[in-house]
Amino acid sequence: MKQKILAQEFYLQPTLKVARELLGKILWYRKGGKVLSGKIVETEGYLRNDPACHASRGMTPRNSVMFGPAGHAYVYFIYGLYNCLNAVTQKEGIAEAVLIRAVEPIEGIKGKTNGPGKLCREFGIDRKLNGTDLTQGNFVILDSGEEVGKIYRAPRIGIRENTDKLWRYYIDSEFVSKK
DNA sequence: TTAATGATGGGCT
DNA sequence: GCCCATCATTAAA
Repeated sequence: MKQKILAQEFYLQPTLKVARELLGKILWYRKGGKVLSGKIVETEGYLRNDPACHASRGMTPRNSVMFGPAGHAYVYFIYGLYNCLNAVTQKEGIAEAVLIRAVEPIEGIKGKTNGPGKLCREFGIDRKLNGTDLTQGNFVILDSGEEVGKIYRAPRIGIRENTDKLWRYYIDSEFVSKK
């Protein structure tokens, strides 16, 4: 099985397409000699002009990474306890991103990763990784070359606006946070 | 079984 | 001061 780092061009595709295409890809993080990895099984798209998107009301110190180049990690802290991981899409100045909601453990993971806060806890992802380039280095997303089966779509979780949009995507896995 | 709630703190309409 | 792209625990049924 050939594994290859996803290039920046991948993240320049339409955001909702990136959200679908990230399913089955591998989140890979080398942390001090140890490798943590997992297959992405659930994502959500967040678009410019989408009221549920952090960047919809303009740039702030927190969301500025979303306005930067594609293929970088946007990590934010929420509810006083948890971090969430996004992959920034679109060129600089266009703030869109894909939230990684759940992964299936492959390597180095001890606990459950069936939720955005939980997967960040298990991977040890925090705001120090905010702005990291996901196309090179120790924290990347790999194309596994694996075929993905049926892709399901559903409303996004935990938001108040635009709840009628089916911009959450997932594949068959026991690690999907909610069906 | 499902539904409601408390924890906890940074960002900001 | 209020809101929040969550989770674990408790309460209700």
